[in-house]
Amino acid sequence: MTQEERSQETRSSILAAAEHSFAERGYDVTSVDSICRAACVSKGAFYHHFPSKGAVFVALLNEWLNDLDAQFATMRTSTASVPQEVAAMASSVDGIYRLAGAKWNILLEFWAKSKVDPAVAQSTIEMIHRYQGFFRELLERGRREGSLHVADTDLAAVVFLSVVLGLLLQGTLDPEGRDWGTLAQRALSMLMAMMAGRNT
Amino acid sequence: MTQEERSQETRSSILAAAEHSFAERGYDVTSVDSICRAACVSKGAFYHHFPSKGAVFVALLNEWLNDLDAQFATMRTSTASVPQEVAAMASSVDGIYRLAGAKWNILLEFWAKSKVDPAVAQSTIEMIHRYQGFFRELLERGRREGSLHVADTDLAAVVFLSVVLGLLLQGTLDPEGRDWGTLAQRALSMLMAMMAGRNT
DNA sequence: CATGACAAACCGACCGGTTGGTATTATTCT
DNA sequence: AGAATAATACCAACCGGTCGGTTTGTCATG
Repeated sequence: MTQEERSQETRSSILAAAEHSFAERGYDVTSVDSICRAACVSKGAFYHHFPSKGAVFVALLNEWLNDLDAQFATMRTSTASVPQEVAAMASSVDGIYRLAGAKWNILLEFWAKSKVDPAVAQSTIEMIHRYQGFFRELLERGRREGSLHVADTDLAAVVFLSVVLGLLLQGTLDPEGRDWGTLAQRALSMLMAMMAGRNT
Repeated sequence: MTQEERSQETRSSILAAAEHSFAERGYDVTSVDSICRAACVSKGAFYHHFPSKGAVFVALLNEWLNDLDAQFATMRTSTASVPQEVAAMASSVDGIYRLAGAKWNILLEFWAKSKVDPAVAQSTIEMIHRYQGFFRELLERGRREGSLHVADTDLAAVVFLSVVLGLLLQGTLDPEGRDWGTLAQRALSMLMAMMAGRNT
């Protein structure tokens, strides 16, 4: 194995171990030692790849942002009507949520640290703005194609994102309380039905 | 000043200092020493009133829960119609939000620690359930009085709470990004208008 | 004078980060 | 080609400092 490959492998194993531990136990409680132990890597290797513990955190956050963009890019090429597309999104929510598992927990960690670390705050705000923009474009498209009748697409986009974030939040905080997958599906279809009506 | 009064005073000053520091810097980063310094209290006094640092946290959380119940209690006695009541709630959101200031930040701390500490998790879940119940009752009342036409009040309550939580989350994460006070007001009135329609 | 309310010194554990050194791979020179 | 050199990847011991919590002692109050 070449040096470059080996290096990338340890780097990504550090990242993976850190993500898991951050999501499971929280950023502050997770020690660099424990990350190294979980990644089967020495402390020297850790500080060879990252300047600090915080740097791993923001690297993870930016990885999230990139994944986000990739998802948006694939959705933007869709040719279905907006309500159909939202329905498809909603039906895939369940699978995504179940698949990712505890991975979502790290979102709370990002948000909590967003108040303290300006770099994290900036990335978090950027994430929110991208989502708002995505939903605004989506609703705008729905209005253009005549499938939606929202008076204020900007406001509606904020509401839409709020519902998504609120469901996500409740789902992570109270995973056993309800069947959040099907609930999200029904909630989104209800929202769509409301926005398809002529009284908004 | 009697001993009892003096004791309660230091206790509440510890609580206040802890709340401020937890909200400002986060639970883990806040040291017991710094709390004591901010509260002008010795470490001995701290551990005289609380068995541990974590105990202060859950005490704070339960204080929030109680305040919540008090707010619900005052709202339940209202005689206005549901849309009117929601409008009143919405218009007061701005003031409450501005008044509380950074105090909301501790909510993120509660939620983040909810995954780690079972006691915190239970209180958080209880909080969610109380809110869901409150909104369900509210919407149910609206349907009975004929001002709302929601097919599934339970689902609608979840959506309603999601919007509130989502707006709150966005507002705390990106306080300067938008005028969240008026935005929340418009969002809630939009939701009410949708639910007043006959196509839900 | 007994007790509750505090004060201050103290403790072991642990944490993020550093350092000096080694092993392996890549590059250059003859 | 092969020796010499440079560079990278990695390791394990270690350090100053901080943390949550304890202990011992003081002192006003009831």
